[in-house]
Order: sequence, then structure tokens, then C-alpha cells
Amino acid sequence: MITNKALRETKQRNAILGFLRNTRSHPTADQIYEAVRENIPNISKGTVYRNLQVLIDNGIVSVLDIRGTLSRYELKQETHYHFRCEACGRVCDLDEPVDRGLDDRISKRTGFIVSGHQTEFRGRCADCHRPSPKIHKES
Amino acid sequence: MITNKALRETKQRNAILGFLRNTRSHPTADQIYEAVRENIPNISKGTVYRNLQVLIDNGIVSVLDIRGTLSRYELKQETHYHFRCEACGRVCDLDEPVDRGLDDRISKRTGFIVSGHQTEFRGRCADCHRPSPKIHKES
DNA sequence: TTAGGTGCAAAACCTTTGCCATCCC
DNA sequence: GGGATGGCAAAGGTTTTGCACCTAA
Repeated sequence: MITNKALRETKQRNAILGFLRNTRSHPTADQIYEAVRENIPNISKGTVYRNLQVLIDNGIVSVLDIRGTLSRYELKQETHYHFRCEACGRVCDLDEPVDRGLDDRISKRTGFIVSGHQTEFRGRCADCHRPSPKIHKES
Repeated sequence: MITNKALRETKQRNAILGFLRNTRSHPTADQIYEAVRENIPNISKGTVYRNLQVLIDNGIVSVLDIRGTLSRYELKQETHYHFRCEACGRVCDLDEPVDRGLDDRISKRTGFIVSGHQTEFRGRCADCHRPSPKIHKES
């Protein structure tokens, strides 16, 4: 969700952004905290988390593995894609055929051993098409 | 990791499996717990988690959003793929071109509003090619 | 001036574990 | 019998929040 609130510039926020700009390491919140702490020794983790959330809400930062998302389980089956509704949280399977060659291509290109990949689409399901970001259900 | 230990059949384990077989809802651990509790009122969450782990280790169940994985942050950028090394935990960007048409195809096929997708490859990076699952580094 | 930010500490949450009794093979 | 499991409760680790005090604009 993109907020319209005024975004202030603070040394803490700038430090976090500065760190993210200068790394390619996909840091965890804790790693960001430790890094920023070198310059702002008394910054708190709460501030780091709050800032990350603000930056995410404003489309400046993104998260790998949706933050705070609960793990979800399913019986193992043929690789398939998932769709997660950003409004109601529901997760469902998609029948789009999976590109099985992708793993090999990545493997050849990088020299890494690729065991597989997982793709998740985000958006709004049929029940949540309408405007207001109401939570209809959590399934 | 596929273990070779004997897999016993217990009513708790069967209940969990039975529930997973009869749902398409990608339940959370808590949802599984609540469901199974209807038949086995005094089952504990620890049992649910332990069983899920055993089933995962034996390739019977899989998880969406790697369990227990810390959130990782990065500056928002052009959609790209990630690779996560299962040995050292490192995450890195891949330069494989992203299939931008995928979102549209999914949207047309499902009628859902698709805002994007996230793909993560798993495997072993160059530093971790060798046999023993040693943890080389966590970055 | 004042809404947005920050520190600190406590709370909330999800998941893992230790211990010991119990059950399946 | 003996190793695999289960129940319970405590511990662990990450993320969120309440509150009172700042500070950028």
C-alpha cells in the first residue's frame, strides 16, 4: 500500500537507505541494524523495522519472502505456481505450465547447482477485485 | 534431506496427512493444528510442527515461503530472480531475463489482478558445490 | 507548531526443544 | 524391547507496539 503521509528525512532513515544502496547482499533486518549501528550506535531495532515498513509501503524497498508471512504447507506435488491475494491472504494453485528448462538455463549460466525454483504471483483474487482494501477472509 | 529412519504411522501423523490430502487451502501450521484438534483434542502444536518437519524431510510435504527463513530486504528494482544457496544461505540476484508476459497470461487465465511475481531458485552456489553440507558462510 | 520519528522495553508471535511418558514395529 | 513419537511447557528468535520524548519541515 502506498501511503500519502509526508515522508521525513532522518539520519536513521538515510542510514538505512544508504546501506541498502551500497550492498548487494539482501541483508536481514538484523544485518541492517548492525550495519547502521556503526554510525548511529543507539539506533533501535524498532526503528529499523519501522523504517523498513515505511519504505516498503512507499515502494522504495522490497522484501524477499514476505515479511511476517506464516509458513504454509501442502502435499508435495508436481511443481506449480502459486497466487497469493494481497487483500484476503488466500493462496491458491495456478495451472500455468511451469518452465522446466529454467532451472537448467540458470545452472548453465551460473555454474550453480539448481535444485528447483518457486514462483509466487501477487495480486487480487476474484473476490477482492473491488477498490477498498477490505480483508474479506483469511484462508 | 531425505532421512532413512523408519517412518511410523501414528494417529497424529495420519490426521495431519489426512487433512492435507483433503484441502486445497495451503494451511498454516496453526490451521492444521486447529483442524486436527477437532479429532485429537489434546494434540500439541509441537507435534504438528515436528510431524510437518518429518514429512518435509521425507519429501511428502512442501512449504511455501521457506519456513523459518529471515526476511531479507533490498531496494526496489526491476523485477529479477533470486538464487538462495541451501548450504550457506546466501541470496544473490540472477540476470536471467524475467518473463514479463507471465503476469498477463495468469491474469487473463484467472481473471485475477496480478501485480507481479517473485521467483526464487534453490540449490548450491559455486562455493558450496562440494559434498558435505558444511555451512561456509551466511551473508 | 505539529505530525512524523525515535528509543526503550515489553509484548506478541511463530517455531523449536528438553524431558519424560507412551506407542508402534 | 527399543527407538520413534507425543504432550507439555519453557525457551528462542523475529517482528510489533505502547509510551514519552524528539525533530524535521
